[in-house]
Amino acid sequence: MRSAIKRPSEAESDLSGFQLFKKLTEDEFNRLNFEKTCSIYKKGTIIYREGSRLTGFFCVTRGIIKIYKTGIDGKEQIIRFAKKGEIIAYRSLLSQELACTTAKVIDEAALCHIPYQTLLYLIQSNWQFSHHMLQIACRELREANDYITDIAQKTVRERLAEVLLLLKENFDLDNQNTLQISLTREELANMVGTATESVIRLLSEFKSDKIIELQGRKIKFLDIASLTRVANL
Amino acid sequence: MRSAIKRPSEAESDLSGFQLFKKLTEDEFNRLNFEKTCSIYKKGTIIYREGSRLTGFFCVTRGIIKIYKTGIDGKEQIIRFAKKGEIIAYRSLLSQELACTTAKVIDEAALCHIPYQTLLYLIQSNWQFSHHMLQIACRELREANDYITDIAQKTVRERLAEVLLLLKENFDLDNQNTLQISLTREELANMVGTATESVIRLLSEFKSDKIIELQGRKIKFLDIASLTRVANL
DNA sequence: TCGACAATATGCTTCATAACATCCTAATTT
DNA sequence: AAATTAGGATGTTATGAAGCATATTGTCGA
Repeated sequence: MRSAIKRPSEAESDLSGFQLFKKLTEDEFNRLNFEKTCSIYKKGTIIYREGSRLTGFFCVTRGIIKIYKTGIDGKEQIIRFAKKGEIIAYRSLLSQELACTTAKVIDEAALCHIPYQTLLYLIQSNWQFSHHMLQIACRELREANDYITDIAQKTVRERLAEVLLLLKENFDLDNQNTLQISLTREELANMVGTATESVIRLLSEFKSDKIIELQGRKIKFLDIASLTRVANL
Repeated sequence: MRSAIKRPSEAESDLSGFQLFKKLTEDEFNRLNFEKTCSIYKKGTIIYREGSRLTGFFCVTRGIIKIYKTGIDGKEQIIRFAKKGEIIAYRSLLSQELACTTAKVIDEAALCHIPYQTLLYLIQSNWQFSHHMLQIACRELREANDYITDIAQKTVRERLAEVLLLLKENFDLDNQNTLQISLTREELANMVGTATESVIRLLSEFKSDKIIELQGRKIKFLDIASLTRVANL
């Protein structure tokens, strides 16, 4: 299930950049470092699977993780992507439920595993940590609510445009305005909640409308303003 | 914006039944009681509005509150209903954002307002309170994720069946299996994310399939098994 | 380098559901 | 009781998007 291939670098094991841990005392931070386990996971690796019991949460120090749920007849619904500086698996851990999502590496990643006991210790010993954790959960909750409204009320076209803009916000562009995350059409469809063919068609339309440019999986933004208009934002 | 009409009863001001406050010390609980403000809100009252700044969160001790977001051209998307024992408005408060939903009374309600300062005090002074709060947020987050998957992948028919089952779970039935919450067809549509006409049609179908019985807004369950099958659960 | 498989692209058909237009019914007001 | 209004019901039509078939391109391993 997990497959570490090589040792993570110093930087990839360093959690001091995480906002979440900023308010820890030296002792608390040392204990965190002592009890964490960092590993490299190659593309395609499943970090945890829907229905499994989790032993801790993970901090992403490199790479991209796809978090998704499996719906009707195996069709996956992408909930979010996690990148450097974000945490995953904390939801199921805190609510003491089995994992309700699967996490899969889509860009070789470095993760630090923090055991449940350590999490509980931090919650007990440092209220600012709990407070920060609450803020993370509540922000994610807002995003989820926004998404529900969008998906329930917008057309596939609007949602796809919005998803592209969202990706642009979260995974910045190179100097040529090209998106630095490589997703298949199917993955885009699984974010938008539509069929792969529909995504392909709409992307072609956006392309002939000069809103984007396509080269394989690379998506280059030509006209953000139009895209925003299409997204109905 | 707020309109208290009469004084709440003893029972309606009592927060000792809330799981969330179970682990408070006597002092903490006393301070909570001292700083809370309980009122009665009549049907139709807006508790808080999308975009407003909140001064605290609310505990529901009686009645039903509809939490919804306003989407494209004013169409409302119902996020959830809150009833006795639940809390509302805590999300925006904790993440320090403006309210992203509106809360409206649909069954005369009694609410206790807990100021932000009190919330912060409890988070700082009692880690078990924070922990419990985290669990509430994380559970709601799972529900939101489940809902996203459903709405993205299921048909309107399946979603409506599922919503009916969900209502059955959350608002128990009378001795004749009739749902004890009265919603308009439009409100059902706003939960499911569809048009009012579609809900009307599908409810009629369920009725002629002997799955439910309808009398105005009263919905009586005849065949839960079939409904579950329709919902594709 | 070739074969094989996965991903992408595109046309055509089908179907679920939204949108529109009435009409009906029950509750509320005057 | 007449008048008004909100909610509910139903038929008709329009359309967005899914599903299927098929072609093309791209990618990886032997």
